[in-house]
Amino acid sequence: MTAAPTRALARAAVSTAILDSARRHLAESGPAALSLRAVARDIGMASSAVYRYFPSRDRLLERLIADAHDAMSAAAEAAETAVPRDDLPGRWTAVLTAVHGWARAHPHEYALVYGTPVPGYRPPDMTMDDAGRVGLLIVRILQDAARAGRLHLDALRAATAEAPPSDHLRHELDMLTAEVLGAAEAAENPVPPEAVAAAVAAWTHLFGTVNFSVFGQYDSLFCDSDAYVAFSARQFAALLGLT
Amino acid sequence: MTAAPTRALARAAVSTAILDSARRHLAESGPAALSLRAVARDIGMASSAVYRYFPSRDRLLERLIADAHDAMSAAAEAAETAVPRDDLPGRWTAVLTAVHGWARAHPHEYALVYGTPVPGYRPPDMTMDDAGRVGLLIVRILQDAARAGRLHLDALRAATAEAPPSDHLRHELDMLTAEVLGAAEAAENPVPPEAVAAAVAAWTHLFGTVNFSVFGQYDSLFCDSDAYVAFSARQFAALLGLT
DNA sequence: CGATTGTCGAGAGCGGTGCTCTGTTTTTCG
DNA sequence: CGAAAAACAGAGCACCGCTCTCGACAATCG
Repeated sequence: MTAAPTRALARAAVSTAILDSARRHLAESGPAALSLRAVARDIGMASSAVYRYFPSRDRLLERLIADAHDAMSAAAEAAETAVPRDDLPGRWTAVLTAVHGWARAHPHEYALVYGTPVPGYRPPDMTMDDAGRVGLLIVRILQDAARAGRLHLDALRAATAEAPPSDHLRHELDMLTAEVLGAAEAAENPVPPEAVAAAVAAWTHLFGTVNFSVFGQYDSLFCDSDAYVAFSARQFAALLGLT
Repeated sequence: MTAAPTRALARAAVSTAILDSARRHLAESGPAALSLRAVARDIGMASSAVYRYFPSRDRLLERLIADAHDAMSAAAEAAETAVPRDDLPGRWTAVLTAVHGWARAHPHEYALVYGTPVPGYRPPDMTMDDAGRVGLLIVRILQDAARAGRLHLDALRAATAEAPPSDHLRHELDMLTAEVLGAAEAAENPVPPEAVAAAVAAWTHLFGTVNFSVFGQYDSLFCDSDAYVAFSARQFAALLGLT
């Protein structure tokens, strides 16, 4: 048929077969049940042969984690870019509901990404723009809001009155602004550190809510936790003064 | 010495020895490394003998989870009762810093309680007053604040203007008030559902923050994440209008 | 007090796991 | 075509959770 090296094609095919089987086992039975021998059995290979493709079970798991992270971030980004740029509350709720929906659809994969880190965890470098892509979305939304004056900056600063953030913390928050916006833009059009802190808080709040929802912490309170999550998103935005 | 049945004493001693060893292994190497054979080796018993005390590894783990939950809740309660009842922001930050401190001191045990639930998870009934003891503290603080008018109720209600919570959700929030305050007190001195929703949000925010801090999600942002956590606690209280 | 009963601990063993090593087969390339 | 390289299968090691059996001890009863 083709003069192309059949070996490389076969390798790619087997590799994806392994990943597919692993993802299936992961989704069905959780990470503890993901065993190299089981996937080898699944795809009709000797367990030792799988090691030609992934040097260890943990490496395979890491690959699944990275893929899951990508998928979740992509879902969030797709949802966020679909709403008009100046609808700030809409962008916020879009991110939250996208992450929440993805997490409910893939609870085990979500747990791998934002649940308890796996023992030998090593998110490559966890800079804000590869690992924390949804964090990036949130920060951008709040930066846009702060620069447009569509945030309760006075309320956010209220905590500052009696106990201001340390100079070091302010500096780190400014660094985050510079990283996201670019140094030049950040210098020309600064974002108050309180707003950046609020963005981190919003990011935290988002995953805290999704965690509690996916891991069943709301089940004893609400029979329809989705309703609470949706309302909570609006209430949090209102609290920030996001308009 | 004592005429008491020596057998029961020995049993209790062995039981606590098993739990201590298990807790040690858990703290050092995480839940995946907790093996019955290892603790048996540790305390000089045959692995099969351990089954006289705990019918399975998962049961032992559940016991450790329950104990950890108790310890964490106790730490939070002790810290909260130590501050004057009318210092509402102080009570809030006390709970948060207590939980945060405990979690940093016992990260693996914290992960068992509020991280990814273990595969065969079964928090007994997860009613608000046994499993969610720190949630109870938070709800009480916000209820006290709402009834004393020391909350930005208008801001909390802002989300309601355009998209009010469903009747069902309001009812569930009122149920929570009744459960915490008692039906009579709740009927006589009602708490607006928006305030209860804010309490749930605060509870969520607390554990979201502690999760991100303990699981290293802030490490790429702040070199001293404790400073952010402390500031974030004050900022969130200011946002709620907690005075 | 002596015999019975019940608990405890040890050991062997089953099926499972991750991972390594040794050969054998198959593909690729000089 | 023949040599080098890659892919695969199987056996094997150490470890795991868990079960079963069997001897030793304490607790209880006649």
